[in-house]
Amino acid sequence: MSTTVTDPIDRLLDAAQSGKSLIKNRDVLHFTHIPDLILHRDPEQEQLTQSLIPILMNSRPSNLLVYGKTGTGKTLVIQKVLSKIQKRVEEGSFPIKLAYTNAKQETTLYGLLVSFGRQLGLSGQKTNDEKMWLPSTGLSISEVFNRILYVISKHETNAVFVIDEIDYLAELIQKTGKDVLYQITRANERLETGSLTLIGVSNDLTFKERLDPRVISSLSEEEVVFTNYNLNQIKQILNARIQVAFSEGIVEDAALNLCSAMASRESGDARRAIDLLRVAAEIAERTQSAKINEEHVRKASQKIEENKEIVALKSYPLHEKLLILAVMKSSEISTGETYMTYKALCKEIRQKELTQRRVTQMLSEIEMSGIISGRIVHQGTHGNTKKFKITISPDIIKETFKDELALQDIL
DNA sequence: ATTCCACAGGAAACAGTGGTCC
DNA sequence: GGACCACTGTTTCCTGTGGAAT
Repeated sequence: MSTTVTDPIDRLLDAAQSGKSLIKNRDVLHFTHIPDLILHRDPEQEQLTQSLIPILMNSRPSNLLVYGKTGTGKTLVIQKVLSKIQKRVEEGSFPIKLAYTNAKQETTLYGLLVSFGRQLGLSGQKTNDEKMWLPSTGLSISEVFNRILYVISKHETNAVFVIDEIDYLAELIQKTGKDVLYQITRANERLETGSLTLIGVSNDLTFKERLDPRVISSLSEEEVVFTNYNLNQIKQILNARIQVAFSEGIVEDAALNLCSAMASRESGDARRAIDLLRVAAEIAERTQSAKINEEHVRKASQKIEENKEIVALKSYPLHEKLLILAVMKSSEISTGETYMTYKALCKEIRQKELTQRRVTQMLSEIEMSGIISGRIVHQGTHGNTKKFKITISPDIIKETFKDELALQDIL
């Protein structure tokens, strides 16, 4: 007896299992995979290779800065170039070690150095050689740095530190006054064997202004700038991925054009274009469509936005969530009023309220994420205040917060 | 011209946590 | 076991802002 499968989940599972899925190769639909599919970056690859060639000759290459907005392929190109160089270096003789970290994700100087140390082989557990041990906390920054130099020297490594979003590190340094970048750029003076090269990657062309002039001089020995992709280039990049990811004729021209247009409008971001295409393909697949059309792309764009909002909302601590709920209660609400409402909400759920200073700070942070918007209003004798309003649908907020136990009484 | 209000937001201090070092 | 380190989240204190009211 044959049964007709009507359940959409079963349909999707069956299609995937029988190999009839719309998407042939999912990996290609993630920007950070497949560095060979990075197009239009030959001059930058050449420039980067040129600066790093001294490694092959066993001498210290220049430190360098790489600029370019999100989705211009900076990181992929660095990975590609370094892995090619790595292959050329005879194994074991004088190895290259690439250590990558993102300064935005590593929110502390200590964390950033530990991340490098671990990639170079420093252990998280106690070892016989005490200097090869790098605990995740407890040491002074300078001791962590000493141990990193020790491991480089001991293994005679050519270490290449890639610091993505290095502008965040510059901020940290400014805040703490501990100039790790200066130490890194001058490390070679302390190393008798092995070397340390720094590649700083940044989206912000002006971040250098915040650095110590001594660091600028050694860090800007070479600079590589990745320009934004234009509409045509994005189209070609998408096309290259489409050919690998789908069977022929699956993506309609109009959909491709819209994807490229949307991404190039947002500062030539190829990552965004590929994300858009992936989500559109998933939507098309879910709706049992045989092709990917403009409508799928539009829906994908909307979905990506909504997902961003939900992730941001979920990540907030309780008091930020209370503030969002306080702002949500009126169409436009001043800082003072928000604080009063927030205090009332705290009382309702029996939480100790924070000070107004802290609340102002939190409101600015939430505003930065785009979930609320604020405008300064000058009220003369009644002083200046900031009026906040919510920028996303209250339904999304309620839906996202409904699982939070502490908030259930006030929703 | 001066005063006033309701904040914004910088700086410094503090409490607490989780670790190492000697 | 006490000194020390890094870090986060917070409080306290303070100065600056700008248009209406006086």
